[in-house]
Amino acid sequence: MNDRIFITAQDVAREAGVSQSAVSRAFTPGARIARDTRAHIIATAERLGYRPNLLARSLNSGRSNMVGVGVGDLNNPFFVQTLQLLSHRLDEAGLRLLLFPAETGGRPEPSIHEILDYRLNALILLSVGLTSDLAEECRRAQVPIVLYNRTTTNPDASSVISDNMVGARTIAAHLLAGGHQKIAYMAGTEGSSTNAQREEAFFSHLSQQGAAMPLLEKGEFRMEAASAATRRLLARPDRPDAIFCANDVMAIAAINVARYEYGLDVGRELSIIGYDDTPMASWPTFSLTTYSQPAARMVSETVRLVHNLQGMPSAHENVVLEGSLVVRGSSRSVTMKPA
Amino acid sequence: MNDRIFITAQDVAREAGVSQSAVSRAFTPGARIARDTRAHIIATAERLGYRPNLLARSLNSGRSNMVGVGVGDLNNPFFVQTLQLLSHRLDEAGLRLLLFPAETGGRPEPSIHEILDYRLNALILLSVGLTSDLAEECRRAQVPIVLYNRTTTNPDASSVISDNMVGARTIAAHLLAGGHQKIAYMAGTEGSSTNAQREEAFFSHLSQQGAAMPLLEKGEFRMEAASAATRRLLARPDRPDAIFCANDVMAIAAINVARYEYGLDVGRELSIIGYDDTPMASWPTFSLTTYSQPAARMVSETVRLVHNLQGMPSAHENVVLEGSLVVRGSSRSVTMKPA
DNA sequence: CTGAAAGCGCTAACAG
DNA sequence: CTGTTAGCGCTTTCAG
Repeated sequence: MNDRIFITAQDVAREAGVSQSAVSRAFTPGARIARDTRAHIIATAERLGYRPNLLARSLNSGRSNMVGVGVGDLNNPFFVQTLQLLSHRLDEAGLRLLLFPAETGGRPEPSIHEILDYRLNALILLSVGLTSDLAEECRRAQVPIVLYNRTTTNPDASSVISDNMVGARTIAAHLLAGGHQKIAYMAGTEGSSTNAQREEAFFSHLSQQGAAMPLLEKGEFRMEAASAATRRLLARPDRPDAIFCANDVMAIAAINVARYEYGLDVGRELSIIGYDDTPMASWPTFSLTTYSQPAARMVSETVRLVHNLQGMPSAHENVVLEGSLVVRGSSRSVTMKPA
Repeated sequence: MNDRIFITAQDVAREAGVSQSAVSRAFTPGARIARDTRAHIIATAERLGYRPNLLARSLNSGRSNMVGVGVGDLNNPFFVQTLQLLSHRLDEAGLRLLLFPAETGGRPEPSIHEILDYRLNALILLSVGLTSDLAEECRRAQVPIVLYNRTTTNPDASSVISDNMVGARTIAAHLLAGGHQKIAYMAGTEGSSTNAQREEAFFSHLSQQGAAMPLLEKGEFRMEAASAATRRLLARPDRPDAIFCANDVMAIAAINVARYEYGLDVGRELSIIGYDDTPMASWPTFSLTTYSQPAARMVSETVRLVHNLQGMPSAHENVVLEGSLVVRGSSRSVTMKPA
């Protein structure tokens, strides 16, 4: 067992008394090689502790079998859950997951350019906006892009989302059915397709039903911003009796503020609704009414796209899945008689 | 802009009227090359949209500049936080993060073997046990191992932890000072060094102080198991008045069960203490007393080790950092007079 | 300082 | 079926 240096196919070939290409074939699934030869080669390879160098393999296949995954905000459990699923599904598909931080706001994206130079099979962006520069760069590098939980009109990218319009409308209807009079919407990151779709559908459904125009505050999909937004909302003289937060993280922040800073009875005095149905939503402390996004199916679709996009030069597909409303205790669903 | 094929150093060389090795030098930081030549090459490279193929580069350097990161349980916010920090620090260090699922219990680890064949600069395991087989395999592949939040006596691996002994003792003292009579310990994964150290130090400190032997239940570091364990504990006739859970995830589960299933006033009737100081611990609903592990410093040390271990054949280092007790409302810190 | 040439370790025609 | 021969795209001596 020589530790100092690596055992190469060459070494195995020499030892087994065959050519180096025979060794290669022995390790290639569909290759034409005699049963016995293969067995013999595999055996000596094993004995020598040989392992094919995947970098070399990737070099001439032109593909690394790696997909880049950019995450903006791991503070959001929905993306953690997604990342978890993704790591398993990609693994099963024989693909490696190259994780990189993708600052959604503020700073520039640093490493992403370099990542592309690894001949990625695809780039998956978890709730990260696609700049046209990046799209262009990926096109040049011939790396297909799949947006997760974001859409785009850019024909160079594919996307997987759940139907935000339907979701937001369903929530609006639920709130109306509960007899809420003063409704507020807590927005996520401005400019994200996700927020745009939820916001627009929510507002338009409400106005179609003749309800008053909702209040609007921005929570940026993040806890701190959402806490501040909630305070602004609850400090008003015409305090809302319902807040639809564009994701669960903000909804939980809202519950915390409403309950512990304003002493409100969430679910009775104030309804709070989230989006995503993250694990915490079902905890008794929160018992959050929320709209469930089908993470498992979304991930499956994402992996399917990664596969399908392989040969295609610039094919693209926009997948939209259905979610469902999960009613829990944080929202009143029966109309209350005005006192 | 020829989209079909990649631009190689060869192309740039031809276009710039230099040799291909000149192009290589132009892109190599410390290489001997004339200012002007470099400038000219960089310029034409830019014009052509050339990007060095990192797979090729890695192939002859023998190192991929990637580190494998195995995570067992992303349901634990402590590891999410760690992963987040790690992705940034590695990025800054010019290293790529290859994430792979490392089933801590149950099924076999699948992809990890293949991962190693990418000529990783290092393998980081986040709270994942090290089998001697894996250690042996890494030694052969010449990939240094760094355990995070786990230690080992295996001389082939390095590790970064915080001082679990001190932590557990501090908590024991805190509980004793609070006048608790019937103390319980909720254990994490059996066989993990992390749990072993906390458990042993906790028990021994208590016995040294002449306190009664604590009750013991296993929560496996996970929410569901911890909920079940809590139920077992609280259903006893001699119900404990304090539970030290070996991590925050289990502590939060315990709070939920105690409060919503047993109607207990956590912090008064029952003290619950966690470990890690994850973000949720500070939320008002939980207000969890916990022992803070210095994630940022632990990650920095981990990255430092990855760097230092580069040349070394089989050097190893075991880093132990200090944490600190964070007292919040979930534990009683003043002795209560017996009724 | 720069070009020519020899690999890094593997895969993929191409002949036998 | 198997060995020989070219590369994949880059880095790195080695001459000049």
